[in-house]
Amino acid sequence: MAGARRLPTREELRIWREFLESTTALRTVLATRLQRDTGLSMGDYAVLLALSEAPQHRLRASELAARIDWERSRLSHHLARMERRNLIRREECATDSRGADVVLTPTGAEAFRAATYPHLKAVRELFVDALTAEQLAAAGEIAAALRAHLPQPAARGTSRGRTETAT
Amino acid sequence: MAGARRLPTREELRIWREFLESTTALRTVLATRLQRDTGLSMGDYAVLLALSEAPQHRLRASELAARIDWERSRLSHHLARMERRNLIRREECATDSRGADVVLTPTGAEAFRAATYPHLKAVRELFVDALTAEQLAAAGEIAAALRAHLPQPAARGTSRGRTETAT
DNA sequence: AGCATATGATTGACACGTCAACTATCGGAG
DNA sequence: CTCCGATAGTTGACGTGTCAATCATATGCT
Repeated sequence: MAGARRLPTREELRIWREFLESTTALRTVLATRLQRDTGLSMGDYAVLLALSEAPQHRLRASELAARIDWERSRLSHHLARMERRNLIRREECATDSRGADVVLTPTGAEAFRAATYPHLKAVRELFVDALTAEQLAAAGEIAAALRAHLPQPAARGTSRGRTETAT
Repeated sequence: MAGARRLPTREELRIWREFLESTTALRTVLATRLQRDTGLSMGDYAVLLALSEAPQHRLRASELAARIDWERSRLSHHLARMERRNLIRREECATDSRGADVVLTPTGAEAFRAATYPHLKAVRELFVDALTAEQLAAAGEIAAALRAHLPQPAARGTSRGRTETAT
């Protein structure tokens, strides 16, 4: 196996740094703009998007965590902050008394609705419009390749690879 | 100008999400691994790298902030934490009494030295090795295009570009 | 020299993330 | 039914980031 050794070459490292810095900067600009234009953070947006798409605007906390790929603890902290701002509400789950249902409030729904357009517009301006059609396609393939190459996050319960957000 | 309107198409949005998620996940894995293997965060690594490359292992705080592209306040907080851990030291600047020189300590130098190999190895495994040669080159071009398309962060000192900061 | 303003850096408040510890319920083996 | 391990979720501690305010020194203008 030619698997072990070898470090990145100078050029590979240059590309890595450029990649790291650009994606970081892009993310930061997008987050700042979202915050400024809508008062929401990227985290808020992710949560509100998932809830908006859910039937009844309601999801079990774990299910929500799985959909946006967050640790439960992170979600718990974030929901506490969002609940204070009245964007979501937590209710006891009918079928499992350990569980919590997360419910979108009217305030939250409206905040998300109002954020959609400016956010997507920013995505177009800062990401889509920055790239040629070929580059955009390549970006998709690169992202998929990177993700596929990541170590498995160790499956839960049933030891399958990634059960993905199931059902 | 066909400049204004239009939101991303479904496909553009799909690519954006894939891109965002993959780069986020990659960054997280890399950070976790660095922390686990060397006890350093990505921020620590960036600071130590910059200081290691500086003459005398010493930089003015502002200069350091500029090199790693951090806000001064962020740097100040981070340096406070690193100073507690004895990775760096702050000294008064000889030529400007407002200023601070940041100096690499022997502990910091050694920590960085020890972190280099594992970190670069992880970069190769998780980034370089995930991509074909063509994809790697494309990633570099995409990163450059994204960066070039970002709004200028308002020039400092010599007034080029946008003077922003009012009056 | 005298003063307005810019600059270098720090601080405090608060949002965000991770980790490990904890509580409580669920569900299956006996 | 009882007990035990897995599962759902929360919490506390602490590192990390941003913003706005603050402080002191430096500088340019008159």
